[in-house]
Amino acid sequence: MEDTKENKKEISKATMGRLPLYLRFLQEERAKGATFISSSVIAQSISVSSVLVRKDLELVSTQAGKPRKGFPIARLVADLERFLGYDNRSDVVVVGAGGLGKAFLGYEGFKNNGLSVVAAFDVDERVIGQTVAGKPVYSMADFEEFVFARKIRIGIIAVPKAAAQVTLDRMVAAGIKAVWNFAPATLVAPKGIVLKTEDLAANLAILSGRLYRLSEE
Amino acid sequence: MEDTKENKKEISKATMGRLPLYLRFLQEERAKGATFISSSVIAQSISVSSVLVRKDLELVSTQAGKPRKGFPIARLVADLERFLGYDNRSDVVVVGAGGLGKAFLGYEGFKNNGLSVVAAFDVDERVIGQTVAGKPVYSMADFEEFVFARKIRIGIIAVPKAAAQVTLDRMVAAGIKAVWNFAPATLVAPKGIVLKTEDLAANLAILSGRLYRLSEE
DNA sequence: TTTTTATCGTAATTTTTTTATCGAATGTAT
DNA sequence: ATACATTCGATAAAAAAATTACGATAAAAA
Repeated sequence: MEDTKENKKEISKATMGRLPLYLRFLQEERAKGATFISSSVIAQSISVSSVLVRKDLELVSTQAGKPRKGFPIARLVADLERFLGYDNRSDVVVVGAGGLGKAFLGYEGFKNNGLSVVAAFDVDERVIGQTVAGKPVYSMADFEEFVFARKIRIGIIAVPKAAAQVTLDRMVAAGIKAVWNFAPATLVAPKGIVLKTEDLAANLAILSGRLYRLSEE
Repeated sequence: MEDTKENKKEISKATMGRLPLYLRFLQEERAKGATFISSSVIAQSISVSSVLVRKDLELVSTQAGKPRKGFPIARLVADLERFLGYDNRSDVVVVGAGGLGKAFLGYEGFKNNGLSVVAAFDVDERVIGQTVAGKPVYSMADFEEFVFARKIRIGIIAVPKAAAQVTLDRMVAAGIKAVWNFAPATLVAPKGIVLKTEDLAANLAILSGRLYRLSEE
């Protein structure tokens, strides 16, 4: 392999899924006043092995852990936040101000990590002009102008299935680069656009499927 | 291998994640009138290899694909639905009738797969008694009775972080066996309870992180 | 009917991810 | 000051997942 000097390490999807869990746990520990933490404690908190934690952390941490003490929490939190992009503050818009869209405007979890949902857009006259948790709902007519003016790069799709692809296209045309889709539809995005589709129904189905199989064994 | 008759095949987590994607695509194709489909077409639609698709399907399908034609869509959809537990109709309750909770009551994606969110519960007098998409919001005082009477086994947590653990405990005590948590908190569940925590903030952060790294390369 | 072609199913191989093991380092206690 | 316990980093081994390779078969074409 030729990437000995190019340390653009590839980070697996599995690792990627664990990093936020580490971060959340570390933030909680830091809040309790801890300054150092061992890989095994982290490991136990989220039910993985300590070796795996060390391997994951190796990929993102800028400071090695110390024998007998572990890792410095503050530094590690900073590393994780940097890596996950928490510290490049980004404004996010939501299209679709139904229940789910409004939920995003108000979701408390975003406050802590540099991401801010700044506005929602909708075509329904009845919701345009409302505010949720202090965030406005604007008309889709103003969408492109707003996104362009604020240089928004991240968008959330919370519209009915039938409108999802059109919404995505409009987002891309307006300059948005990353899209998080909550409509239960298979969307097509141009290359270079980061698209993640979240199928709530499928996820709930998996949960229910797990339960089902669990109980029949 | 000795499990020719005991076909309790182990299904990997990775495969489990792909099955709902196959299902959704197949449902769409079926709606368009297709009756047969090849593994390579499925593969292309979700960007994996065709062999992988065949391997995955082998684990759940009750009918082999045919050379030159592919798989019968209707049968395959039925197999996937059965496997994922879509056809053991399950009622689901949501605790927390804020924006997110209401979104679940109205989410259109659940209609199609045998899962039904039947009611929400909250402590806030102002939302109790409301209905969303025809589904009622009840008081938490009536929670245990309702869950017990209807034999509900699946619950969704959509309450603020501080109330999440208490909510989980109440659900478990009431007899719920599978919990989907949307509060940004690390929860502890007894053994035997299926708990999945969905960290929306972390997911958005991953998206933003991917965007960030993409743009600096 | 015979040939061709698309597609499957499975075995073998490779790659990726996780776990196990061990020497070295660094605090803490005696 | 010395011994001891804990934790790390690295490497090796194992397990899991994905890819490649290839023979078999059914439909379509000749």
